[in-house]
Amino acid sequence: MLKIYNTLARDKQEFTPITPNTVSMYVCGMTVYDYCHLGHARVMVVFDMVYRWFKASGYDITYVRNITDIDDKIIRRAAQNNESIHQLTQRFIDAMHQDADALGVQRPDHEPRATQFVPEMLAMIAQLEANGLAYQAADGDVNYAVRKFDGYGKLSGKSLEDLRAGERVEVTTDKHDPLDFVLWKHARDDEADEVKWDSKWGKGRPGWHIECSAMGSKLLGEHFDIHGGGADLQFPHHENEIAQSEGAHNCQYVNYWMHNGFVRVDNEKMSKSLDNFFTIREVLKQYDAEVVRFFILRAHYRSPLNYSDAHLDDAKKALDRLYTALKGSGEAGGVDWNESHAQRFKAAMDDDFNTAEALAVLFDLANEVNRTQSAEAASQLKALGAVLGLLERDPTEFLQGTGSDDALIVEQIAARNAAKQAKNYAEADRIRKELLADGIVLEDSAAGTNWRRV
RNA sequence: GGUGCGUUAGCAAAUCGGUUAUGCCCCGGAUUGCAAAUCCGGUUAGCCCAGUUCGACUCUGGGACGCACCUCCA
Repeated sequence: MLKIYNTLARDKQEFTPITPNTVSMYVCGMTVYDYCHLGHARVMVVFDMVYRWFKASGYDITYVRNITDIDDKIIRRAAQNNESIHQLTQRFIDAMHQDADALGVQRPDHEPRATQFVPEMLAMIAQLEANGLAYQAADGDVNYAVRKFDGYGKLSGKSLEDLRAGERVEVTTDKHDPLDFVLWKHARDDEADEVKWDSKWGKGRPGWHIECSAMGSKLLGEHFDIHGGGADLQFPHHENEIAQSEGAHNCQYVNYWMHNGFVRVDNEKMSKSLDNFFTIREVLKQYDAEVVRFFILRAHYRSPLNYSDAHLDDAKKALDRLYTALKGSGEAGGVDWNESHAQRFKAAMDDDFNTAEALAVLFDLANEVNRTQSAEAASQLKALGAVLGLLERDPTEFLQGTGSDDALIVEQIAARNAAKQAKNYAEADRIRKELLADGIVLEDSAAGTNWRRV
């Protein structure tokens, strides 16, 4: 039985889908005005893992990850770059897809863009207005009246009083309450036509929060199973989504809220404002994408994850061990779920997606492969790895990686073997040492000499 | 100030009220011409203080420290 830590309950709960064997999952995606960094990589990889585990468990899952392609930062950046909003967002959507593909992240079933769902957002705002939860302020913005919604704060555990209205929230006099948030931003004269839509409240564009509410209910229904995102979205974004969706539809919005932990650098949250972020493509110049994926999955998704070269180096060595065990093994069959390792793996995954434990099982399995040379164990290792989107490449290809001239290495090895034949061990060792200096490790075996890059 | 989360061996990171986590590193042995890889074995834990218990790293209470949210943020 699958258990999920539900932020709404602050507890692990058994997962019961609304419709048997079916899962509807929405995850907040990126605002596309720049390259994705490792924090974004974590959301994508974590929920990709969740997506894969539901599928492996026999569920029919529909996964939606939105794209925010209209927003203040986008408008500002496009103006800076002197390009259109569409050019800018398309460029970074393409880049995001490249990064996600490299990390082995499967495409969600839907990737709705906010700009394509403006009519749905307007309909929802109208419904909120009709329900007495939204009002147009003097400045033209349409705001959500937070105090009119009883359940406000139930996700984040914050009470309106605790939020100390106005202390850190910029007070806009046109709002009825400082904590009211904007649903529809009135258009400004200096903005491009591209960011203006007609509405009964005048020209303008949607607020951030309404995007997810509208796209979620349009694609998954007014009530769906799982909503995910980074822990920083809990408040106010997800709290506001609940207020909007439940306020408009008068029914529960989401059953399970999942939040992944942050990627940190030097024990601080990786973020744009601290300027301590590494983009995915930057990291991939130095490390294999699968190593990065492994690094992310090696920790539990709710734990903080410290990023450093040392940690990536460590992950690389660990993953080397798994691939080394698979060297020379054939194609994997399907997972034999009755086998003991697979059962431990499943138990770990069913326990709130404990990939750290699931990977530990893979190492135990690697030990068995090394010890017994069992083809079944190797197949099982490969198959279980594939469930997590790992170990799917040719082991030799992975271990050798890419770098300077492979042909030259093969030549050197031949020369060394000749020296060995002649019992000229000094020469053989010299060649080996020379290769090692270039990061090439040789491994002699009965079948010949293998090599890999460290 | 309010709220939430965390503190496990040299590093990373899980589980669990009593029994080997796991990976990297380190030490010893096997193997090897020597290595590497692999196998076998080993060293190094549970922030502090109290309590519950036959027994606590694991439960309860208090404290210290760290992180996050309360503003856009994955």
